Amino acid sequence: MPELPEVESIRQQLEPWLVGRQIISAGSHPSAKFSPAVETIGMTIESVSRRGKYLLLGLDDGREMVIHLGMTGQLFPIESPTDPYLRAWWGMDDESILGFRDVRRFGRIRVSDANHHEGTLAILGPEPLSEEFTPEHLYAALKKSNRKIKTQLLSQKPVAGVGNIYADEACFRAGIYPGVRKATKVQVVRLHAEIINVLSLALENGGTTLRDYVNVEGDQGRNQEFLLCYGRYGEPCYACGDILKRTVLDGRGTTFCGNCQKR
DNA sequence: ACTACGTCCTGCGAGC
DNA sequence: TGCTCGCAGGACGTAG
Repeated sequence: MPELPEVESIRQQLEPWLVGRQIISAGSHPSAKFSPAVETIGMTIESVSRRGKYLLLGLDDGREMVIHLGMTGQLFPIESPTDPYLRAWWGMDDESILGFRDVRRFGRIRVSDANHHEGTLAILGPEPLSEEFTPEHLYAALKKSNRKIKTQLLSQKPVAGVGNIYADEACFRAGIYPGVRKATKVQVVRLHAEIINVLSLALENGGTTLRDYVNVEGDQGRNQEFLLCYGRYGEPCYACGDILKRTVLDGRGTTFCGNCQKR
């Protein structure tokens, strides 16, 4: 599932290709999740940026195309729009074609006025790798809600871009049971640092590929080799040797160490 | 206002 | 071998 490191890796590769390109044709899957793709025909792409897990293509009419990759979304150049899992495509003025492939169709595309977003994008927390994301901010944000701490991270409100993989990784490394509803200031300081650590590491490693993730070049990430917790249930904890456990929190599979992450 | 849960999707792997 | 069934989960809609 593409989270911040994966989306940022894609953004970095899309930027030099797409900035300055004019979209001269486009097509989409009939679902309303993808059909806004065609609203960009005729527009020139002025920027390729990112907020959390959202890719933002700035258009020359003041609007932005917002792309969320969902679970299985992929963006890469294609020769022709023939792939059965292709959900949208854009033909550029240099005859290149950008394809959006998404097997499970959890992704979505919107076109809206820049700086006038809706849904989760409108209430997104700070970028975790910016100066705005401080321990004090995280502590204050988490204190506002009584939901489980992992559920809060996945809500994108305390901080943007953290999904299931990096939420499990950060909680494990911070020694916090992801189902707790209240964390001490000391715990939140550790959690803040580990969120930054796991995302930075994943970014350096070109993202995590468990199944579907590939970047624009078609390459898989390498960060799966560095995961300490996510998906390792049944295997021994690297810190204490106990067997990692699996549970479900608010519908999300969660791996944790019952010894290192006390409730 | 807040929290919890169902829904969307499809491929894959386990089990019979 | 071939089938069924449960699982994976980000964001959003709905219910309480």
